[in-house]
Amino acid sequence: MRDNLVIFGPTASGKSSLSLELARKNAGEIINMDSMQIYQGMDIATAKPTKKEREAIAHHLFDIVEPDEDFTTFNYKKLALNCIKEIRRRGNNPILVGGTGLYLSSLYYDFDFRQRNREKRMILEKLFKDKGIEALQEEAEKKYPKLLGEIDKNNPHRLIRLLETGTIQNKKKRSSLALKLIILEEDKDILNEKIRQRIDKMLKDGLLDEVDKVYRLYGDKEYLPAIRGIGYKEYFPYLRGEISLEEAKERHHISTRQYAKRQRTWGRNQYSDAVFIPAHLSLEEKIYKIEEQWR
RNA sequence: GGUGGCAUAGCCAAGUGGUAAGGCAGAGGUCUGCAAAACCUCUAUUCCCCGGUUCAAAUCCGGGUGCCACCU
Repeated sequence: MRDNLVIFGPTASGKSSLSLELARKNAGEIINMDSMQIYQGMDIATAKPTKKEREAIAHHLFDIVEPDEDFTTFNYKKLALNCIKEIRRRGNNPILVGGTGLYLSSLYYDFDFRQRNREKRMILEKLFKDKGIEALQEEAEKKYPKLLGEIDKNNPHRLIRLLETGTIQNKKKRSSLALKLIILEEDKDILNEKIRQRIDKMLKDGLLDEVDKVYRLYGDKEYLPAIRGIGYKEYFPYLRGEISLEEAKERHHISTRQYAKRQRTWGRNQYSDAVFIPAHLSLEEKIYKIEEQWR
């Protein structure tokens, strides 16, 4: 049995089209591994595969929640594992595709999530909002002085999580899930150019209408992860008449660039057995190289 | 042509005699329940040019250049 295939890499590096072809040739089914493509009604800015593509090859975990529904890595891991099992049962090959590093890590590593405590969490979030990070640090210093030294104490997320659970989790153990991890690499300048072109295409395809829809429905709910998605938040000031379209486009480009950079960093440093494939190779060459590794 | 103002990093800037703040952009990195998140580190041997004053000049003086404003 072949390992589950993973295609990871920065945004706009060509993961989707590559995986489509791989799936076609290898009885594959695609599982989304992108934290924004799970949302319904957010298609253009998230660069979801088209309807046509999704009809040709089985796609899973796309459009599974509304933008205002709660969805986390915890949910993702569960659903993805389930998906893999089902695809296997059909005798097909799961191909996980996307650029959300934490989702990948939740499968690649043996993540055991610490127990959630929502009430506690709400109190902590309020504390942070009202009194800032110092209040969280003080609290952590008092309650868990030892553990505090092991986390990034400037990061509110980590502090809140420590205070919420009273534990930290830093052991990194490979999970038992068999994965063949392919990471697409692209030259920075080439990728930036591709991003620029992609933004132009998105606008041509009606990005502004989509942004407008999302803004009307959820614009006032700033706490939603969906509302902070790239290609949405940059255009909200434009819709309000605060900045020009050019300015919004530029911000969109910058956000995307910065995101791609973080993804590159993640891919470079998080996995020891990843196979790096240059994105600029032809589709045939990439397929050949991947199939060579994946058998 | 005259008068005044301004010239500091790729961009926006603070500093007005004591050895170049900050923000954006950029580079590198961290990552176990919002991750397209959050956070960390780095990034001007030099302030438009030339000369002068001074122990010491981005800061003061003279000249030049460029931009902006107003006047004719």
